[in-house]
Amino acid sequence: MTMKSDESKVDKRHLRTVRTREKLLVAARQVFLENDFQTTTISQIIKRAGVGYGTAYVHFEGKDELLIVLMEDVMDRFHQVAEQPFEPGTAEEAQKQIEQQATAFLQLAEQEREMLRIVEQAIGISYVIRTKWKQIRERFIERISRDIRYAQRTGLARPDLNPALVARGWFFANEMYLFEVVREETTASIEEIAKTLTAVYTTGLYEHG
Amino acid sequence: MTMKSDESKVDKRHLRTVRTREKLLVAARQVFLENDFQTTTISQIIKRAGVGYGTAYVHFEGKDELLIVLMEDVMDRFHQVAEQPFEPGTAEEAQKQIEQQATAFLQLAEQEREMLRIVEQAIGISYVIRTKWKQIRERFIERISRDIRYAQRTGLARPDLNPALVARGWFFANEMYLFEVVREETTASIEEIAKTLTAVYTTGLYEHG
DNA sequence: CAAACAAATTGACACTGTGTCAATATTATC
DNA sequence: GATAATATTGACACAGTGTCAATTTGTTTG
Repeated sequence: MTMKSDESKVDKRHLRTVRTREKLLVAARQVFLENDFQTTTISQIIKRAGVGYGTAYVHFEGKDELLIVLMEDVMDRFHQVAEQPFEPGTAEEAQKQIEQQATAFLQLAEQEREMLRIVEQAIGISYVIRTKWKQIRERFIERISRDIRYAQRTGLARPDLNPALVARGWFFANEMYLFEVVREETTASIEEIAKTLTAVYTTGLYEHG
Repeated sequence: MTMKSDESKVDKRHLRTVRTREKLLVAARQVFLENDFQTTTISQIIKRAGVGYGTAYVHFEGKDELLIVLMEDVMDRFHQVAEQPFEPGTAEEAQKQIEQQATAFLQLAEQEREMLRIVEQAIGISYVIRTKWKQIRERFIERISRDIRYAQRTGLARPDLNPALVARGWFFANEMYLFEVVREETTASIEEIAKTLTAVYTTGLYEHG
């Protein structure tokens, strides 16, 4: 328990490192949220953190990595939404569960609006962050594909459609609405959006007598 | 016809201006396509065009405006696709026409891949270009909304869904696939993507007996 | 406890790119 | 040919990045 190499040795020194890192992260979050990703500079962040210029580069590779660390909490919450169970017995149950997931997804956008505003900007600018976001996306799509295959096996869903293609399309629509919610550009409520998207997705826009 | 103010007066001078502008545009296109939007610099462009540094700023506000002018042809073609007529008599006809439009949309992505690759990058980085792209998008969505309202009036489509919301979702899925095609990240053919998206959009993923 | 060592912090520096503007070159007018 | 109008130019000031030798701070050892 009192191993020298891991705890006592690094006591004060390691503590300083951790504190500096933390100061940088707190400052970065503030500066990012007060401005945007583009216009935020390392100088602003180190000034706010009260550390020297070079220090930022000791702890992080640059603006991108700073944001990636700040994104982590939000991303965890997305993963949680992605992993919700899906085992409907009927088409109605399926529709209900899908609508719930879509709602949860968009509500997350609302709750994490501030951070996601920055993330969206960063996706456009930074390769690393774009890659990070793609991971989230692929995880969702993979999960949705699985759900579709399940529904096809149990005879609920049409077997003639490529699950991966359908899953992508469905997620894309949700993702775009997610960012509309983040930008507060939507007129309709989250519930109505989720309901409408789900209705089209599950039963289609056209009448079938 | 031989009005002094518009033609003869500006003859040689105006010609020079036009030529310089053209040189810049040609050079910009080349440099953009050989690299990407981020890494392309004004210096590279003026060097290629064989003009002085300041000249670029006389003719264009910066990299963004240069690209906007280069985008125009592509955008015209998108507008043409958006304005295809839609007056189906039956649900089958509707599905066919929608699938055709989706295919045309994705084929355009394939044909204009190079330019659109740059455009996509620029959307993330430049406010002006993002705005420009939003105009295209809104034009499509407006058009799709109209088509949906038409189908609802003629009793083909479900009347309980908000046309604007449905239209956005449908376009978003198409738009995301457009950029996947541009990035050559798709495994499926354009025809299969269009067919699958349309099938879900019009009749839904789930079975209805 | 005072060297000697190790690790963290720092800011000056070299670089890259931007946008501006006074000076210069070209073309038009009288 | 002189003067006026317009187009072009590149040097300059500025803003931000990332690096690294020097410095500060903390740890160990004789």
